[in-house]
Amino acid sequence: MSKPPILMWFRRDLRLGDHEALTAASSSGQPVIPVFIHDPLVAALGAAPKMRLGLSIADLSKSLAAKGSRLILRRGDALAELRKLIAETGAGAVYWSRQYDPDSVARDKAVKSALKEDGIAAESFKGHLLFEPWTVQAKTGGYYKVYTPMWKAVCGTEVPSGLPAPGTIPAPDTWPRSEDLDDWQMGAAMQRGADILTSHCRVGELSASGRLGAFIANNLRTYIKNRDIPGVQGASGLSENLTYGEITPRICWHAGWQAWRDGKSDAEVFLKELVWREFAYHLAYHTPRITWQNWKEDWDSFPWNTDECLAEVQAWKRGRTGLRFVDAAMREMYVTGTMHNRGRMIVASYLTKHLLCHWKIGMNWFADCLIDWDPASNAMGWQWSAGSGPDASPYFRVFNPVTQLDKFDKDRTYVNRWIAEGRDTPSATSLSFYDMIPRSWDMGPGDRYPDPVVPADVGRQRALDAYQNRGF
DNA sequence: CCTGGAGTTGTCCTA
DNA sequence: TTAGGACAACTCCAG
Repeated sequence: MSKPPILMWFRRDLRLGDHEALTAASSSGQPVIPVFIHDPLVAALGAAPKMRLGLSIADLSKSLAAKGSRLILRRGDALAELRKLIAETGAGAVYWSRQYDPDSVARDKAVKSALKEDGIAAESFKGHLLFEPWTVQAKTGGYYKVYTPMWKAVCGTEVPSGLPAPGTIPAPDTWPRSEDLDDWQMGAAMQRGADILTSHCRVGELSASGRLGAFIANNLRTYIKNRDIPGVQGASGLSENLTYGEITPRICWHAGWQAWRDGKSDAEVFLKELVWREFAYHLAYHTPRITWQNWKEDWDSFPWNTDECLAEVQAWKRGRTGLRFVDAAMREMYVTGTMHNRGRMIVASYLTKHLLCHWKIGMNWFADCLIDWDPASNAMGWQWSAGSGPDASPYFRVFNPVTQLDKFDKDRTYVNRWIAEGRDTPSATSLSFYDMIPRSWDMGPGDRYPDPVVPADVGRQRALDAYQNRGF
């Protein structure tokens, strides 16, 4: 009789390389049954991230098949499905990579204690972060609430090297039944846009490491300057891969350090960006409320609009606020599933300050549209923009969407890439937006470009007044 | 416990 | 044209 298998429960760790849990399972001498469960947390994903997840699952499935293994797909409550698989296969253990966002933590805690009661070895491994949230402490006690001191504290920390992918993944004698990924219809919520969005995705472990290599070789030298210019491809683009665990932060970290030692001074800023991701997760871990309410509770009394139906909110979502930088960025997100970082700051500032709308409206829309959606980074970013978060932007810092254009899109490469109205020969990218949006939005490239729903100067003054009179 | 420095990403006005 | 200061006040963090 063969040894009891180990269930390798994949979630946001859809890779074979540098995978502590998979390596441990594969070298245990027991058969390994990889499994992905379409559980309520997957069901709750927004349209774009869910579609992107489906692509990643398909890619992982292929990689496993190439190693003589398989990815078993099940749909249902995570614990219930794991228990069924244990009953079907005689598995004695379940391994997974830890996640740190509140919903995942709650699920995983419950799964772990229930499995242990069942007499199953439930083991979680690190990998999604460089530094476990409970290991980084300020000298005054507690977790870091300000980024820079955290960076100073961790930047010299030795990070272990990545692991190679396991040479072999021992297969069981018989495989349990698997559902068919196509039946999950992961792109269904995309309506018209799935194919276009897919064409902008770079899916899987191989793409991710290729992307990292190309970034280090070609873009790191000019990273500080170019990463701020949305018309230029200056950033790494790795967020899409990091969020599904197609690459690990420590692989990126080591590549960055190597480049720094090679004299590429901009590498430090890249490493700092990785630590921003850590910072967001540490905050989410230590103060889970950051994902659903004002981190600074004083802000509960601030009179943000919470009505999603407000005309200004619709204009913002649809990229027709009449402010080109805002609209270009919103359309970029709708079409590609990503948005340049400067765009994210500008659209967030415009929604929360000029339009005085609650950051949760923006956070939820991002969660529906971003293929690199990440529960921790999204919440932290929105609260930073709104002013309600830790280490947040002060209220008088209101991005001017007009002057930002002259600073960061001087030649209008970015706005022309995404805005068709008023141009004799609109770019193909700007036209692809109209192939994706619901027809009910009733927008076309021949429309007159709208006047601002709230002009930059009017909105700025209104925001400053509201923020100044907030009474706390 | 107290002290002092610092804090991702900006804007606008003035000299 | 450009550089510097005001815009507030508070919390965090190291010493």
